[in-house]
Amino acid sequence: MYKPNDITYPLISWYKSNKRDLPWRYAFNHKNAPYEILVSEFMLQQTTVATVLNYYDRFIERWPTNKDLSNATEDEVLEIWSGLGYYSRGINLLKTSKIIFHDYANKIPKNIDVLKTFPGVGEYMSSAIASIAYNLPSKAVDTNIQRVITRYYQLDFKNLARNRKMVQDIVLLLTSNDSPRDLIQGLMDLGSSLCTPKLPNCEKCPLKRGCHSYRNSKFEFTLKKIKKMIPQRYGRVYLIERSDGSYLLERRAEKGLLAKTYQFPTTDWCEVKPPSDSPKSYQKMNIVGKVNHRFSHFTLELTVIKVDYESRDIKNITVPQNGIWKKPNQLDQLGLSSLMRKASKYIKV
DNA sequence: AAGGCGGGGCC
DNA sequence: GGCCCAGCCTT
Repeated sequence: MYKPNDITYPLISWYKSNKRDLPWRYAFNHKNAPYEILVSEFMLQQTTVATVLNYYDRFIERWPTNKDLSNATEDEVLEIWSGLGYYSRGINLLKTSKIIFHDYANKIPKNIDVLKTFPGVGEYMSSAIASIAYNLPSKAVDTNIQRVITRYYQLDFKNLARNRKMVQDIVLLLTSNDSPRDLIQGLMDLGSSLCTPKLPNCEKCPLKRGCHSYRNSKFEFTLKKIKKMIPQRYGRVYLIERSDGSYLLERRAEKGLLAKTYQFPTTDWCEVKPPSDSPKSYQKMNIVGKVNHRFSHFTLELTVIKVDYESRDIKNITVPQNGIWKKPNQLDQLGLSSLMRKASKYIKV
């Protein structure tokens, strides 16, 4: 039915001369490569390569091997992860590293079913590690590959789950024939550079000769998502300063949004706008600015309030029990979210 | 099957 | 503004 070689030869030929020069690709035969692939895959979940490049080198420099990472703490990992988002990925990467060190003799497993048992490693990542780190056949299908293959064979994509299974079958067939590592990464590079969601550059595509969509001049495949209303929420964040110039921070809850990251104390974030000026207690407080931030499922506006810890105003605020005090120049050593980094900008005011 | 879970870059 | 990105997990 499918003729894999129509894809394999032109794709790999194109890949060899057009592949992106990425730090986790420098030498796949290097002994430490599987660890570096593991780190890169965790970082790359729902995150662009350009963004990951700002974090990957610092991570590897801090923990060059899986053994090094397995000895790290969650706070240390969050410090490096700060700003990257989806912080549970960092927590899960650390957990996975410890499991590999203790239960798998510090070797990244090759078996896909074993890989999938690790926290934060799912259907895609387990296959991607097998193919990219160990050059094994797999059905590694990310959104890039799903789009490329769907367009190439002009597959039905009304049902995205079913479409994904079809693409997985094809990718398994492709990688079983030849060069799993180059094939997977070639398809991804093609999807990110030429076979893009909007305005694909078909004229430069090495696969245009066999591409059904190109032949039929149809490129409409995009992951259609039902657009839903994103609620707006409001709250206040308190920059509480002690007389020695340090500020109060606390750790967020173990689960949920921004879990385990550090923050300046805040109110709850509600869809009801806080009565901006009416309460007397609030009126006395020192409003130094506003922070706007967009999460995937709501937007947030925080009013930034500066408070002297020794003043009477502190009585109007719920002060966290196990907070920590940090000087402004120590904030970089803390796992702050981008939201809280925005709030911290008002410290200098 | 659907929604929570970050953040930045693009148009 | 909306869309997208080397997804995973819980319910």
